[in-house]
Amino acid sequence: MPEHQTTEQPRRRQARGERRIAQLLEAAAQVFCTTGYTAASTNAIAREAGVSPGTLYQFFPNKEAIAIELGDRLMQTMRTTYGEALAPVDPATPLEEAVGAAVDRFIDFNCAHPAFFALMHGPDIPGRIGEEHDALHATLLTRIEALLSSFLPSAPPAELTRTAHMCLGLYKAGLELVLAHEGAEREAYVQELKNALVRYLAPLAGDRTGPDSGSRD
Amino acid sequence: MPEHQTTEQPRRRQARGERRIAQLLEAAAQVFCTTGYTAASTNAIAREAGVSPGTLYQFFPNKEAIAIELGDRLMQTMRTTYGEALAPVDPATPLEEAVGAAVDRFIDFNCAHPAFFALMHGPDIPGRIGEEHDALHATLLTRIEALLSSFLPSAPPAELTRTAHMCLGLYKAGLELVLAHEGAEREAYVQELKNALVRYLAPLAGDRTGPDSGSRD
DNA sequence: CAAGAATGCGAGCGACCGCTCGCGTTTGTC
DNA sequence: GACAAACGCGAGCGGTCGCTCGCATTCTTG
Repeated sequence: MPEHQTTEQPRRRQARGERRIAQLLEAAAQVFCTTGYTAASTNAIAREAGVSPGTLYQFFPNKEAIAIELGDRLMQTMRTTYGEALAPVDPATPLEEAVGAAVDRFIDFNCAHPAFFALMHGPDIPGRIGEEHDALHATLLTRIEALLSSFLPSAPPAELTRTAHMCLGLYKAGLELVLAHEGAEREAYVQELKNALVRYLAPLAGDRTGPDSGSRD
Repeated sequence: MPEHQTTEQPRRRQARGERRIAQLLEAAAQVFCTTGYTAASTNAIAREAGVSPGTLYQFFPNKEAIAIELGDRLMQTMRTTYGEALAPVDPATPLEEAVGAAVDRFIDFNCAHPAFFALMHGPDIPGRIGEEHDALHATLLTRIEALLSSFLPSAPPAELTRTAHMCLGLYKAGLELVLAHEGAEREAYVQELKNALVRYLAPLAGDRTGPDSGSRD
């Protein structure tokens, strides 16, 4: 079998095909974030996109591949748009400012792409998507740990890891509340999330908080 | 139809039947907290209990009823065992103590009955179970609001509601982390959760925190 | 324009799941 | 012991879902 390739060749696509793929991914995002991954049926995705089930399977080998491709594209978007959200900051930056900036970027992204939340927080995620989620989780944790270590110079690694996990957990909890509200109420919850994170971290840092470490409404 | 009753009569049960019901609910708890409610199949529950599908449906009209009965029994257990977990406390109680006691009780219950977490936090919960979850959620929120109002005397109602939502969200996030670890690490996360809650609430209360408002490890 | 590849369709296949039904067994009651 | 009710079984029914297949249509390419 001389023409066999470990990475199967990506079939030649016409412009029409690329358009269909984008259309199908958009429909999938819609269905995923209203019903979740497992409950979403491929027929429903095809119907939402206005094509037949056969057409869907012309472009995706199976249901999981749809979610994976959608996840990959969202991750790519996040990296190019908000990649610097957790980049190391000037160690002189006040804690409030660093937390506020990171929270704002991630909240913005999740509000703009609700399917991301549905894919990453669904408890029913199968194989490969779960791996993607775990990889993102691990990446975020190491980034947060790196950031924290600049604020908490003298902390044992185990405590640093715990603190990072708590920060990510607090963020997820806040994100859920933020997404559940709109308008002014949403803004208020964003502020509350920042407050919770800053107050949680402030006693650990060398009280290197900004000029106003209390709440601000 | 003179014998028709709005509340259908509960079939006479023999002791054997009651035993089977308990056995089936135990099996259901096992399956629910390993695969979640939706992914759990009634055949799998029957197999786990060592009975046939037909036997299962001798005691439960449908799959949802199994989850509802399990949820009801867990709620009952919680009420009788930890009912006072969020009872109004002496207003002179230090914030740390009040938070610590409430967290300890709820964490203990969730560790002892992991199925409760699976049933209440699954995103795939259908009709009646969702209603049960919402009812519990609302109850907890009003209780928390009542508690908070004693610590935050001069706060607008809207802010009180937001703060209560944040507290519950923070607790859920911490619970997830606690359940994901064991032994000493689990204890450490319990302490971190208490720290996060106390530090979040301390600036709002009239600084009526205990003698030590910082972290303690 | 002709040929082949890419695209599009939708009935339907196989698998699984919630649930039923007919029938045999055990238990309580007189 | 006789009878009815509760218990127990497991093959299988109806339905959904992921996915396929045969065939028609459109596009690219020479």
